[in-house]
Amino acid sequence: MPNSLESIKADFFKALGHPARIRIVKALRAGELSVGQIQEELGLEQSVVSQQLGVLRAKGLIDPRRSGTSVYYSVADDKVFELLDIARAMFDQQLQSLQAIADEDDARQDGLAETEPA
Amino acid sequence: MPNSLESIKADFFKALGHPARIRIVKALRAGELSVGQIQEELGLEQSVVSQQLGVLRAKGLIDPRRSGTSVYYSVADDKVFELLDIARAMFDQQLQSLQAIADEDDARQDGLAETEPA
DNA sequence: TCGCAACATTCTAATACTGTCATATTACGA
DNA sequence: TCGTAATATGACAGTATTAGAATGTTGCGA
Repeated sequence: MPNSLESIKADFFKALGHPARIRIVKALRAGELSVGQIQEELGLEQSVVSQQLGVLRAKGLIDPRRSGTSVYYSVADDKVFELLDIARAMFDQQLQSLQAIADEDDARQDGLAETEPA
Repeated sequence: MPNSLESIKADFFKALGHPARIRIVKALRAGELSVGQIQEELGLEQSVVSQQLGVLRAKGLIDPRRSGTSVYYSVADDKVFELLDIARAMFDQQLQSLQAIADEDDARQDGLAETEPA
């Protein structure tokens, strides 16, 4: 029963299922950042940043690199950015669909007929 | 400050953050299915399937189509399959990395000297 | 209208996640 | 070695998710 694979995938997506973690990954798109830099850039508490980094790290989405007393994080696989991009595109399309429905309603109210390709 | 956009994205990923929901989406890849068909195919309780479908539906990932007493679900946007594919690819790559580390360890144990505690 | 089939919703107990606060670890320089 | 900066971890209360059981709702045929 490859139940485990779905669980792993689910954990993967769950790792991205938090606004702060999305923002962290987004910030890392420009390159690696130290914990302090992330904290400053996102305006979050130190423990919160460290905890969320811990979640992303545990799921293997980011890798730490120690340098002196600082720890620099970078995404382990650039594919994670594709995930964000696709999610964004899906969101946009969803908005468009809602807009289409609204327009359709408007058109109907205005007395027009039907016009609906893709 | 588009904090809300990250929240929406996070909700999006959170919707995929459960093994049962991953399996449902996966099953819908072949085409629309009724609740009963999903239930049978995944071997889950009726209320569980309905609940998880409710989550996916609330997040706009799937659309219902009523026909008689049955409700057929289909994914709202095929891009969701890309998400699954990318997650799969990331998982594979992660395995590969772990394998590489294991091999490296093996090589070191096989005699290639290095600093080692006792 | 009755009764059933197909889904949806509600309730509850267990579990998981979150932010806040406090404390611990690590690396470095004096 | 001591002190401090940079991170990590632990404990806690509040909230959210989950599965399972029970109950509601809807559509259709007799």
